Amino acid sequence: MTTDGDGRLEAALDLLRARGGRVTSARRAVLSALLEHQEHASAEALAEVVHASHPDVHLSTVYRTLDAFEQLGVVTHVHLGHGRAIYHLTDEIHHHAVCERCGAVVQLPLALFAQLHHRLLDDFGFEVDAHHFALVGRCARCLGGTGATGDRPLATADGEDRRSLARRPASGASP
Amino acid sequence: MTTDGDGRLEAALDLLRARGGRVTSARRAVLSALLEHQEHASAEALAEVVHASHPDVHLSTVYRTLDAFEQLGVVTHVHLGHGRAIYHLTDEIHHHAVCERCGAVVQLPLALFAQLHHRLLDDFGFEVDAHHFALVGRCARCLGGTGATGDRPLATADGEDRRSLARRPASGASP
DNA sequence: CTGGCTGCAAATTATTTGCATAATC
DNA sequence: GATTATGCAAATAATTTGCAGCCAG
Repeated sequence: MTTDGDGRLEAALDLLRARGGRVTSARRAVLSALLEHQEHASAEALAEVVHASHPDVHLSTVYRTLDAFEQLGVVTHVHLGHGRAIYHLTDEIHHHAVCERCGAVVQLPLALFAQLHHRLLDDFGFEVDAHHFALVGRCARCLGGTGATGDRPLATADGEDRRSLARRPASGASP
Repeated sequence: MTTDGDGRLEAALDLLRARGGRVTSARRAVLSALLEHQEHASAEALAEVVHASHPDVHLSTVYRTLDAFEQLGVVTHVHLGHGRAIYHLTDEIHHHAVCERCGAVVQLPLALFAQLHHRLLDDFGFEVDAHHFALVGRCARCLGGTGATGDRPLATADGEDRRSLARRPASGASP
């Protein structure tokens, strides 16, 4: 079977229309770019994809479109680092752990957070939507290679995120 | 006993000096402001405190100073929302949960995250420094009042963070 | 038609940086 | 007296917004 991307696209557009919004080629293109995009997509990255077929869709329109779909609950954005936000479809929610050394992004199933979720709710009355921000740390690879299951080629960041978390290594190190 | 703030201040300054840095009144003032500041302090908030006694310490100096101490491991910064970062001393590390409705910030002991920490390490080889980003959700108060321990006056945000997470309620609501 | 989109440019916000001068070690 | 810090202003970076025209419904 082909991906059900088309179905999801149409469903989102229908919802948009149902709420009084208008389906434009720009919006269709942005949503489509989001569906295609396997990696974590920043607004700018999406704009680039969109530009391939629709060169004059402005970046601000991409932001506005993402915002519109976010209002509809179709899209969510997450902060992986100090820089840009990344966007994905709401039905693909998961946690993110970003390696502060190499920038690799690891996707984590929500299930891992179940216990934390409960304890926060019970002990603090706080209900987390925990996916909004990424966790920061060191990935298996950067920890030294002897990590437990650390031989998979962990998801790599776009290469754009790489600098987000890395501050300058040391202050007065070089001669 | 009085707070050991003075001791901590001197210790940090000593470390700075030991690393070839210079102890200036600006740096002393910033660090001091950080020690005084009970609440979560943004660079701008710290600058304001500093300005009380040193009116011409520039905001950029505050940033540079915070950065310098961060290199020394004395200071850490955390992101509570979409906006500014907040700074605190490394020895006061804890997690933050921010209510996306009222902006309240709840401090959480690191212990809560122990299990998650282990599972991430075991299953994904990922070692979290999880405090870098806040968790987002709803505080007891905003959940409806019937929350478990939800009768304490949860820590309130500065009032500056309040807008950080709240996007516009709806798109086409107003005439 | 008509109000919701869009492109564009300009505004914001948070933070960083180049440079000449001032202060510390 | 040699560096390191500072103030200032100007540069970034990511995102937002005002406005006049365009387009879907």
